[in-house]
Amino acid sequence: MARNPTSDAHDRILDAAADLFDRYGVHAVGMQQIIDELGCGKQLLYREFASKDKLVVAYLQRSTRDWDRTLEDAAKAADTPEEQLVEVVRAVQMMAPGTRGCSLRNTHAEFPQPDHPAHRISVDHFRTVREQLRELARRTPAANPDRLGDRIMLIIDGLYASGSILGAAGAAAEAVDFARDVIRFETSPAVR
Amino acid sequence: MARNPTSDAHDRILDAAADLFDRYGVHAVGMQQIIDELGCGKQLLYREFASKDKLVVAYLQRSTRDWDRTLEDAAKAADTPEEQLVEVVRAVQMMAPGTRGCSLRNTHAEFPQPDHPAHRISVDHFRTVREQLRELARRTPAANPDRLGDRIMLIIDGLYASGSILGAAGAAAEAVDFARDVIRFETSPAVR
DNA sequence: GTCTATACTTTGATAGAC
DNA sequence: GTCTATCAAAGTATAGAC
Repeated sequence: MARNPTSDAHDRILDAAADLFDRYGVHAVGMQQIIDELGCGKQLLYREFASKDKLVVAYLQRSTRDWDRTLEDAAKAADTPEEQLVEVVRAVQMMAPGTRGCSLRNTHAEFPQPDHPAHRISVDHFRTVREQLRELARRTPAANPDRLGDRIMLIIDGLYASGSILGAAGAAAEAVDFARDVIRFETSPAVR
Repeated sequence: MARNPTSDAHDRILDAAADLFDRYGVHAVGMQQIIDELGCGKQLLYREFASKDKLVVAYLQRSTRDWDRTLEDAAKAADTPEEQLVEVVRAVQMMAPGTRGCSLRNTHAEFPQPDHPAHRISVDHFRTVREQLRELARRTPAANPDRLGDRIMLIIDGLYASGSILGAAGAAAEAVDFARDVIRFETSPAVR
């Protein structure tokens, strides 16, 4: 199984870059730092990613794929759409605290220029997430599924924010219970 | 009332810097840009703020004061602690969409180093906010006031995040109603 | 004397050449 | 993988206007 060192260079670079970006932020990490971490040459990096912007874009695109994966896993982990929504929140609660939070949101904050590719990717991502959550909510018996989806999105956004700053002991600790209560409320006969 | 031009230089600089920081982010704004915006000299700026870090710190401290002001105004705008909590959410919902969101959170994302003064200020701020909201919630008849405070905090954090990225039409649009439902739920006899 | 304006130094980054 | 061109930004120093 002779692996081709060239073919996985792309992923190896992205792994190292993503790790550094997640830990220190995009601006704080230089291309040289990524090269040092990898022990590769500059030529290789710039052949795989022609510029730092391209690298950042690839990093964010991978983050969106990771999110989609999270969503799929949550869907598999439960049978009812209600429990699937809870699973999404649980997944975020598991990974958010102790980290720097959501890569897409942090990078969004680091690149405020609306025309910057990193900015656009994150905006597109959050529009998609909103639609995904509403779509999931539409499969529940909620009277107002769009509202339920939006409320879960607020919880998730707050969870990333609170969890990354205050850690696991912060306001995010009980987010899953919160989500469960919200779903119960929105699908209760009183509201319907 | 002969005003001393020197004495308000500090505030004028801070005004201009805060505006630029809010719009473009701290990293993206250079000291020269602030000087150009103000039409002042470098000497003056560096006499009032010995370094960019000092300026950023002053900017964040002012943001925390603005938040305290928001909280006080919300307290005055309603009689019951329940409605005061709603007013806090309403205040955030009024200002968050269309802006870049919360200065403290954005700057937190821009300075991931735990020992950076900007990082510490924002962490302290969010710890304080959490306590303030819990304190407010304790004056309601909620069975679990800390939980109510934390849930309101999640909504506010999510509101800043969602509102700044997706705008007023995003998931944040109905945050006030959400907060109201949560407060009603947490103070309802069924939960108590 | 206080502020503006500009020139300079240093640092650290991207990017490319070899 | 080292070396270098280029550029932008933080500070510093200094010269000059009111």
